[in-house]
Amino acid sequence: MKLSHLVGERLKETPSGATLKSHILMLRAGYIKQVSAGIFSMLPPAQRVSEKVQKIIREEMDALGGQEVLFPVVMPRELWELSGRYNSIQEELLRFKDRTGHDMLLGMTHEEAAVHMVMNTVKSHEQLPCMIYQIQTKYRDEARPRGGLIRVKEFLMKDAYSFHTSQEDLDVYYQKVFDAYNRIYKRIGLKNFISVKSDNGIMGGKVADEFMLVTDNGEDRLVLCDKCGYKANMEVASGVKSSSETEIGEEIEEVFTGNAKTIDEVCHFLEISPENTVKAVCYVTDEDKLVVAFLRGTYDVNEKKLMKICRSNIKPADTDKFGLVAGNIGCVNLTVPEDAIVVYDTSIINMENFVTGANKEDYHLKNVSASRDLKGVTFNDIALVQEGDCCVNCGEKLTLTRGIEIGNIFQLGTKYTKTMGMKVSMPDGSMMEPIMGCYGIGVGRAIASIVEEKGDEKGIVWPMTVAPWHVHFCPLRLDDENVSAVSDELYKRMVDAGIEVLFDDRHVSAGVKLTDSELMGMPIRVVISPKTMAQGVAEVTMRESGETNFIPLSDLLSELKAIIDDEISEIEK
RNA sequence: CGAGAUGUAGCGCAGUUGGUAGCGCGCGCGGUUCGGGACCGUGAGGCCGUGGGUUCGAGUCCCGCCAUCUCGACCA
Repeated sequence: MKLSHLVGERLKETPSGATLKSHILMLRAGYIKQVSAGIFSMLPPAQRVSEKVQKIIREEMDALGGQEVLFPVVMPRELWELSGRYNSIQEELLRFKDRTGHDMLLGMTHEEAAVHMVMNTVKSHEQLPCMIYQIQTKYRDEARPRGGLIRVKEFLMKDAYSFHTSQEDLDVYYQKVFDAYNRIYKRIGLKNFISVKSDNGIMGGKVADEFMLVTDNGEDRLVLCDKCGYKANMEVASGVKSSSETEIGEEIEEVFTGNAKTIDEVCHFLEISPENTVKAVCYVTDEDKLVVAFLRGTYDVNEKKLMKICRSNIKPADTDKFGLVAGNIGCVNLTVPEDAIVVYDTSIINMENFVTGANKEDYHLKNVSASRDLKGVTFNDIALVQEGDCCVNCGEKLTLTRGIEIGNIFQLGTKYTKTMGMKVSMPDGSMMEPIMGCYGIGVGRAIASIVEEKGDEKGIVWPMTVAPWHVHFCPLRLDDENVSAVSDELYKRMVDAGIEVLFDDRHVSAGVKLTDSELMGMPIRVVISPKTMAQGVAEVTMRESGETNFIPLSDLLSELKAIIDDEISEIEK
């Protein structure tokens, strides 16, 4: 490819509005162009990267026995009503009417389409397990897209669906996909990625893992144990909470606290530490049942965990409606409706002599003791893990970090096969609903993650396996007839030799060419100029290490091929 | 969906008490340069987000809307 004719431009300045490294670099280097919030066009270099990432994904999926298919982007309402998701999913599912007035939708995922494809086609246990996958555009009407390609409305995704006749079979297959995912991320050149246990929603399913690029810029919070390897998304993470040291003391005493309502205010008023308080957080369920959660004052509610206990979505409650005194709610002598759910966090178990609301305007209770005053109470873990908590497995201090989700896999169970009525016949003549697994990778997000991880102050750094071109060929002084002639000749020979090369054939200054090459991020840069030609060499510089070697022109092609092959096998080994 | 911010040339930005729009980069042409975003000359390029209002006159003041970004909520 000749750079003079490559569609797209390199920008000297950071486009306004871009704050994330991958977003800035991909805009500046001419890889993506925003069309609307969360909707991007991919320019030729980005499309080339995408094709290479897809190729690696296909190889790994095919190696698992996966069969590539293509589901439709547009689906009719009826298909999604079978699973119940037409109604259970809210704004994120984009709905519209076709010309006949029929309700249609844009696919945001394809479980329904997958089951639709195999039901009545896969009829016998003899055909299972099977896995089908596609790489296709998804549309999710995100409330707030952000971070360039990190969170978008429209994106290319590989999604795979497997069908099994037993949980054991799914377990084995699930592990194979897990391993394949690790290979995929490694092969596209990522290093700093991990898998974490994740939430699978209140819809059920036992196992779910997310693959995360570890970065401070990530949207997801992660909890890691450096000692035993425990890794979990904050949504599901558990920790051992530090215990308080105090002993049981005097009788409960009611104290006037007036306008002090928040933990901070009460602590300030009574001159105590938040460690020695128990706070209440109130929610209502979908059925408008009151939920009161008690936690140590220093902890926050993990709403995902609480939802599982309540078996319902929850949202903040209007406490007045339930006769509760906001700011003075406490875990002793609490009066709530009969159907209310009261949950005590494990952070309270060992607390003695703490302060909690008196369930009475302007008053709190002090000297409350969990062992004495909360007898018979069941404690549940409903708190967000925080700095200082310890690993539930080994007791080591947990590390909190952030990550970008680059893939997820989970065991779906029979939710879709049941609701849609897919059955296969078993050896004993009975019928069963196959157990499903599903497995996703966002292609665009994976690409942005590579830029995020490897990009430096000069620009993008592509791994050899996914670089749009292997070589960025920068002849300097193209006004020199000799350089010009040799450049054309070298370019032809590189192309003929199967080397993917971007040829900067522009008559611009050396600075422009060199900075552009660094911005665009090809792994190898080849420079020739009157100076190098006088010595019969080319200057070969590696983008990532900055290392430069002078290679005799006669050896250039074979040398480049060797570097390319070495780099690829190094990444994939 | 809540809070905040921003919309002026392809990109980054300036535009004073209201007087009919400018700078840098980029782009075209001519010339001089030439290994780290060269220089001189010259040109093209604008519904000032949008609709209304105030005014003799609005990029500028007022109201509505839209779009985009950031933080949060949400994220099968």
